Amino acid sequence: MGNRNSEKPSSITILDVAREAGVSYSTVSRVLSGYEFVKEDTRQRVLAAVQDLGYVVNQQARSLAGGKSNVIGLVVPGLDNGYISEIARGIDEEIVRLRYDLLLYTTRRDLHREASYALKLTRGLADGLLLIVPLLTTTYIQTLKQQNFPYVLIDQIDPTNSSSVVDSTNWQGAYDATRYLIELGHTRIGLITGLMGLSSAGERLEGYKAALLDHQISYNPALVVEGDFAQHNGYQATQKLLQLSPLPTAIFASNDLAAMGAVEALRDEGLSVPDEMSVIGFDDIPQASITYPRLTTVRQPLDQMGRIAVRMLVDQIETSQTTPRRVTLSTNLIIRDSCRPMK
Amino acid sequence: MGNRNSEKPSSITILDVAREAGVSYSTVSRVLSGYEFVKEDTRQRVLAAVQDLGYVVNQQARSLAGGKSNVIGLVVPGLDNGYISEIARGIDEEIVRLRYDLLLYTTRRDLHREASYALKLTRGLADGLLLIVPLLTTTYIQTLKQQNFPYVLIDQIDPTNSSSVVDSTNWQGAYDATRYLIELGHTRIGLITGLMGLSSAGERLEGYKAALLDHQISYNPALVVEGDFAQHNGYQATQKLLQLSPLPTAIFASNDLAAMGAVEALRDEGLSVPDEMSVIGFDDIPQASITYPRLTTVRQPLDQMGRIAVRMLVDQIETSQTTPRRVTLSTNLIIRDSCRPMK
DNA sequence: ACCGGCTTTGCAAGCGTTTGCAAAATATTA
DNA sequence: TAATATTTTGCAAACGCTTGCAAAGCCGGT
Repeated sequence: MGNRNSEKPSSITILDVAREAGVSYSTVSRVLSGYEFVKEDTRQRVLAAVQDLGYVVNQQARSLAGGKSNVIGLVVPGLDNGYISEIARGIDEEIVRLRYDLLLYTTRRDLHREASYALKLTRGLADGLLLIVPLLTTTYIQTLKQQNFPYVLIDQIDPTNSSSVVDSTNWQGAYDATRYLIELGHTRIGLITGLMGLSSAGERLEGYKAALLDHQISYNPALVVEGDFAQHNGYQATQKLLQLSPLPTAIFASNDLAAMGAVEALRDEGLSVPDEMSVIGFDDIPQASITYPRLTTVRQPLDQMGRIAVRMLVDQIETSQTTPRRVTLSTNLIIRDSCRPMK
Repeated sequence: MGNRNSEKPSSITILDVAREAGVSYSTVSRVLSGYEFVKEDTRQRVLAAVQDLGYVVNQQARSLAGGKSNVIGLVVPGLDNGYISEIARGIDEEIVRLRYDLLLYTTRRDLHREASYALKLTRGLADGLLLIVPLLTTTYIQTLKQQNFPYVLIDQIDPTNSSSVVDSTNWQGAYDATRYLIELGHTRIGLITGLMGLSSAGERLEGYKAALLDHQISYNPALVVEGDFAQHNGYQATQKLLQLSPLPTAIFASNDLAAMGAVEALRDEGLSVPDEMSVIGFDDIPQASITYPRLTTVRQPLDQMGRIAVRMLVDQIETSQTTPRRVTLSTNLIIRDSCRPMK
């Protein structure tokens, strides 16, 4: 018999409350879950008993019986960068507002972990799943889909177009950034791409190409170095770009972290930003505005994305309606101090 | 009758596995929880059935029956700063290693939320609690204590000395920082304190005072401005310090975020760091090494603190031994570019 | 005073596990 | 070979709640 870890003070259950209030336990349950047909007088007595006893509902039992956990699972690659934290902040705010709890899983970009977490969460632990830039190898997303389990992808599109998604105008943002540099007179613009397994990275690359094309600048693959969104990778990528001759006069990094790595590398090489090299980023993470020089970048409304994702997910959960929707928020060029016109 | 949200495909339970494997459900349960007295042959058949059916255990049911959720609750003020994320990263790594799940709550420094979360988590949702810099108004900590519920405080001490705690040598760190500045020849050293409701803030203030005293520099309250660990507060506090005359020649900010705010304010005032003003921080958050100038600071082993806290907590959970322990990790002065000797 | 309908309450079954206990199967010993 | 010890398995109860169903209470209208 499941006898509790004896130390724990025999917890007060709904039965204790029922006894105290002189009603049946079902009535207590109904009061607690806001059922309408309970006499006002009874309701008060129950509430009083709850107060007196300091009763708090046992979520596990509630979920088991009710089939709903009120927990949302969040699967992220890691916590260690402003990009994720910003999205997470938005998610968190909205989740609190909608009275859900947040179960957090980090994958370290490990596909296996991604899949096993996702699976685990579907079995009772969570009512829905939020996936931030998952490494989309459709296998487990497939499973979610089949099980009709609510989930929303953040900043990553599903090539089959059958998942709910929140993202932003990556293509347009990259186009704007590149055009801005072109308008400043730059023509040799280096690009540090993102992790090419992610759709956003591809879209940004395309936006870059399109802007060049529209301005009669021919696309030069030598100016493009593949990155992975990490800061030290931005550093290395920049070192590569610095071996080119002639040098590029501007660098478009596919995210702020990489841009910061670029600035660092340039500083280490004794090149001044923006005087000798313009640098533009993407995301507008909080640090972007406080580094030196303050980073010109393309703003993604990260917290908004998080918030909207939660709303979409909860909507799916509560209406049992899982037809895929896609919301694309628009990006914004934020001009600060890291770019300068060609002399 | 708790009939599931009809869409969800009737989930496979332990009973299905049992039928498939031709054994009783208890046997399946035992195989799954690693009970030793199961014939090897049987075990294999069960495992095979599990594979075939794609069975995944339902955590809710398991916790309800077994009295253990394998979830650890983490209560933090917010996600939006490197300090928390670093600790969280350590926590996360260790939690994964020990096969627990992480339920995350943010309090926004709201006492009421802190308390209600803590309570909620104790009722079945989690097996233990990790509290990062909680606003110690003992009421709910008291409850935890009484219920003998496992918890560990991170970077905050319990004045009554009856909680398990992981922190670092705040006093010594502040002493070292101040002494370093003094040895560089500074005597007018501004201090931006942390949120004084937190023990670390007080300890750092004391360390600062002690270092002055030991070097025959009299403590001047005008040089100390109360802060709250936030970056913009560091900015404002610095503006205040800049109204003093004569000006301080160095500023010790009680954390890196505030130090970064200080650097920003100084830059906005046209004062060069470190040439015209030295700035030293505390924490060594990841950004500290990538800002410009790179920040000299006192390193706290934040991720270590997280990791150790998890170990202490899990130890409490698994041994049902909740006698308070305290682990204090040592800090380290990290010299970078934001301080310079007095000319 | 009686009936029909709505509101309010209680009972019991069930959610998917774990685990004590006892029975069954097997191994060991004299 | 019988008796005993040991390993292996199954049954049933419990974990703390939700909820369908039916009984009970109450109302106004007749």
